[in-house]
Amino acid sequence: MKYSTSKENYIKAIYHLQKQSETVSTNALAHALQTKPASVTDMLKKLKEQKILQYEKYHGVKLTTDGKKIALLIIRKHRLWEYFLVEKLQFGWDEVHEIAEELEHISSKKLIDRLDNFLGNPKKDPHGDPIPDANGKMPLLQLVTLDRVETDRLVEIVAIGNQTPELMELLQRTNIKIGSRLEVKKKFSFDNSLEIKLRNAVPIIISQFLAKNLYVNDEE
Amino acid sequence: MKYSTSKENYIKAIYHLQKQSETVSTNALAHALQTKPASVTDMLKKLKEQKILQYEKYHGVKLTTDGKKIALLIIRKHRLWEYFLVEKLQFGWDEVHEIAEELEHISSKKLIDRLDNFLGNPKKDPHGDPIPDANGKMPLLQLVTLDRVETDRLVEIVAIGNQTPELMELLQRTNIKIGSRLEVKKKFSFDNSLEIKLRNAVPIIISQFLAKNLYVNDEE
DNA sequence: AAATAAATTTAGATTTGACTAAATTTATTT
DNA sequence: AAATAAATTTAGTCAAATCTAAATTTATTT
Repeated sequence: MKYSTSKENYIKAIYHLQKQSETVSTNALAHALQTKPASVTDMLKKLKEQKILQYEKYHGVKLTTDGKKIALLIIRKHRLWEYFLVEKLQFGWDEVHEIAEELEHISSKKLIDRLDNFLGNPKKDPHGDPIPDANGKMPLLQLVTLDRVETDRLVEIVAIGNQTPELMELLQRTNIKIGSRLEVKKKFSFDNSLEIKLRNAVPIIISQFLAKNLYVNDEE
Repeated sequence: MKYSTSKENYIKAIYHLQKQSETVSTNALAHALQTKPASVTDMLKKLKEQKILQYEKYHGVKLTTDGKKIALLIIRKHRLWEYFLVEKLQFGWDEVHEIAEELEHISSKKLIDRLDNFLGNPKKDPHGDPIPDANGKMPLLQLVTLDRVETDRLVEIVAIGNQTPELMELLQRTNIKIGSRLEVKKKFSFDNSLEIKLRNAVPIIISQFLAKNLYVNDEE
């Protein structure tokens, strides 16, 4: 089955919002899609017809199993194209999103599977996000503590070891949370502390002890 | 300026039809675009507004200079993507057209220029058609006589040397004309005759003398 | 040069996706 | 628990691109 670009964008947006909250509100969707709540309501009715999502008036939506599968295949396309743009066409990882937003709607499955192969079946896109396989399954990325990450690699905090209030206090102060994207800029051999830089923030220095409690997804 | 996929398809179709006849009829366009004449009339009015074409009711259309430029940039995208699909993703040259029909509408100019570079600035697509450069200029392909073409290369007859009635008679019989696409399947060293195969036809054998009078576009 | 045929355009609908404004439902206060 | 606020839906429009059927223009015959 083929879906319009607009429908695909709704499906993808719902998928991403469901990671925050089990069910997604009309308003949240309208905001994510840069459209109006009334338009969202209209579209949800159509997508419900097609059994892509469960929708009860006034009570938000969630994707069905079918819907999730569709979302994952769109995300697969998006991330493979991003990988292509960065690795083969020398784009910066911060300039590929918009182009991939267009490319992700190209329909040929054969194309995307061959692209995957051509790229060497990468497991992560340039932003560090996992790339679903041809069946829509997310690969399990290996967890690594931040102190073992190479410099200048973009990684995402996916877990925090040892949830003590003391650690939480420090995370609060440094503004590090699950989902934060950051790069290790420098490693100081004197005390093994690290200079890291979060998106839109000035670089900060953290101890090796803190870094050992921060898990990121990284390969090799 | 950006145009809808539908408008781009009209522009491209008009460009191709103009190679046959200076001005293009509503019916011919409707046929090429698999749509109805009434729909074509509607669209032509809109494209005229945008100064992409000259259109006089009941008297057909032709592209303006601007329109031709747009057409050439779409064709550039189409052919570069086809080249990518065949050379990098191992598609056959006969299965890439439809996918390229979608890819040609991706808007980023930077993307297409980098793709061009990545591919080594090819001058011809897998069907032997010339690829316009970033400014929309067609490269001048070198003319070569058919007897010098390597086997299994798809080439197009672009000129006929020596227009005698005798040659014409033979061309008629063998169904070779300007625009014909063919591949040289085998060269017989005994008399230097060639086995060639035109699209949708059984292979035939032609003399070296005939081959020397058929010019095709080929590189290297 | 009138009559017929073919091509083209107009008029009026339809579909998709979006919008505004008004109405309704749910959530939050007092 | 009534009153207010916030979220959501409904109703009625709109634009893009298409369609069918009818009207008009151009081309071709006789």
